[in-house]
Amino acid sequence: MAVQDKTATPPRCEDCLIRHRAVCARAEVDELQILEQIKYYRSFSAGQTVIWSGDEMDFVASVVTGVASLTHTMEDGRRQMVGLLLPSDFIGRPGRRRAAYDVTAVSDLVLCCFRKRPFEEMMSKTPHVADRLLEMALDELDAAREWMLLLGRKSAREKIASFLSVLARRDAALRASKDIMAIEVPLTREEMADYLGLTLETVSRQMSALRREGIIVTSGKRGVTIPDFAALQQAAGDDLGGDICL
Amino acid sequence: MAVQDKTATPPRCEDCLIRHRAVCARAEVDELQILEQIKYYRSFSAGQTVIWSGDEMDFVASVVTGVASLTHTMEDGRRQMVGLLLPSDFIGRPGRRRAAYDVTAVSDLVLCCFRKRPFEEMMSKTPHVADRLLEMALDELDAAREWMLLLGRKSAREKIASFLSVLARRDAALRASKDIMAIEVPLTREEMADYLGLTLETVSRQMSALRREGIIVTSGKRGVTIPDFAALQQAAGDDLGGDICL
DNA sequence: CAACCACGTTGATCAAGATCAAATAAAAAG
DNA sequence: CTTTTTATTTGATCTTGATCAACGTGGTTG
Repeated sequence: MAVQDKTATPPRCEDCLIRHRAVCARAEVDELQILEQIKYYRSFSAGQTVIWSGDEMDFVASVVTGVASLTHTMEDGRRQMVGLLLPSDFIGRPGRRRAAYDVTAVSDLVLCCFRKRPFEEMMSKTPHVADRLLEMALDELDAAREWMLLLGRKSAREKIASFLSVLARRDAALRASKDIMAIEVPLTREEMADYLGLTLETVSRQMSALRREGIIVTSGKRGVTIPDFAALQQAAGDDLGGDICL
Repeated sequence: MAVQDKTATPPRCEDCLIRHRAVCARAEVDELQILEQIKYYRSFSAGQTVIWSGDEMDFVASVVTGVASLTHTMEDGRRQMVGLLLPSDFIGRPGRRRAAYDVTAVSDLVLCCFRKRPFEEMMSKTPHVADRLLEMALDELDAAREWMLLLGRKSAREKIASFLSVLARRDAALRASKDIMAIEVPLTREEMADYLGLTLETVSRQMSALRREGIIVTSGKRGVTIPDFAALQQAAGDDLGGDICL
């Protein structure tokens, strides 16, 4: 199955789905023209590695569709996912030559890539991309720090509930219909374990426990319905809903 | 003892100790003049809270001397430190009104504060502060992600060894004399526990264990000497020395 | 269809670290 | 110099989640 790194035809930036949330969100017409010139799409199928930690990276990219993960791996095989990249999220760091993490396509994935050199030049000449990138970096930093609380202090049950809660809130933010909360978890049990600092068995057990208690309803391997969001929040251990206080 | 939030006289930016590493590192003469006008110093004694999570924040700041912590606290009292701020590190987020974490003076602390409004205006008009802030935010993000690996996957022993290793390397980077590695840990056992996602008892036990094995030598409560840095690295579980791969 | 495979669930046992409790040690206060 | 307070160490026990192992389930492939 796994199709090798095929190239798709990118749409015009104007028509792009992530135009108003990605790193290009505040780009003016002239900036957008430059981006248009240096961009190219790359597609990956689920499971493919986009880049290995330590590899030279001659591009930066935005996730257009699909989900990617950033993962740290220790020599003895222990893995910790340090980021889950959704559409509009940014990959790469201007000013850095080598990747600091493994980047993997968790689902089928389409990236909008920019050659690094011209992208950096543009950043130094016009402000809007850099501005947006700063904002996104600070958001990521907040997310990373929320995750530090989860990894350092929450129980397995709270970790699972927090994870589902984050997914559900992100989902609800996109689609205005918030009557029924039903999500598709984009990760396998093992990937959830890597994200939450658990083993896959513990993830499975806690999912079962939440199901038994009626806090979630599962359908198939990936489907999760949340009948009472407040109850899930409760189980997650954060009364504010895990939101960053703005 | 705890002196209330006294104000000290700031030196000229030119003479500032953190001039070349802080958010103002790349500021030109004209930018530095603006900063000079809107800056003021605030001092805190060890243990004082600089700002509570959720509080309105009308300033941003750089740490000039001393150590501050960023901490998440859950309603039931569980705490996770999500950042340790050393001289030149930045506090606050442009574009945000309220603090997202508790900021506490871990040692006696001097901050160089900038009123937020003029600071933000400056950022939108001249590029150098924003550029530097982006760079610093991306560095912080890397540090947060390295900490996620520590919190999610490392054993108590590895956590302690990693922490000491990070402190020692930072210290060695400043003072060129790298013959003998001796550091002063700026945190109590409880603060270390909050940083590492452990209990203070476990921190104490693992410190004792590393001492018994000769990997560290302690002097007083805070002093730690590292006779064989490679052995500490080994105990930390990262062969590369925990460095972010650039 | 049968065999296989990837993914998920569940059970039994074990170990790392948390918790509860006490004893030291060192610093601050009187 | 003694008392008080706070930080730290150490011990005994318990709990959570890891580990090892078996079994289920759905989908794909020959």
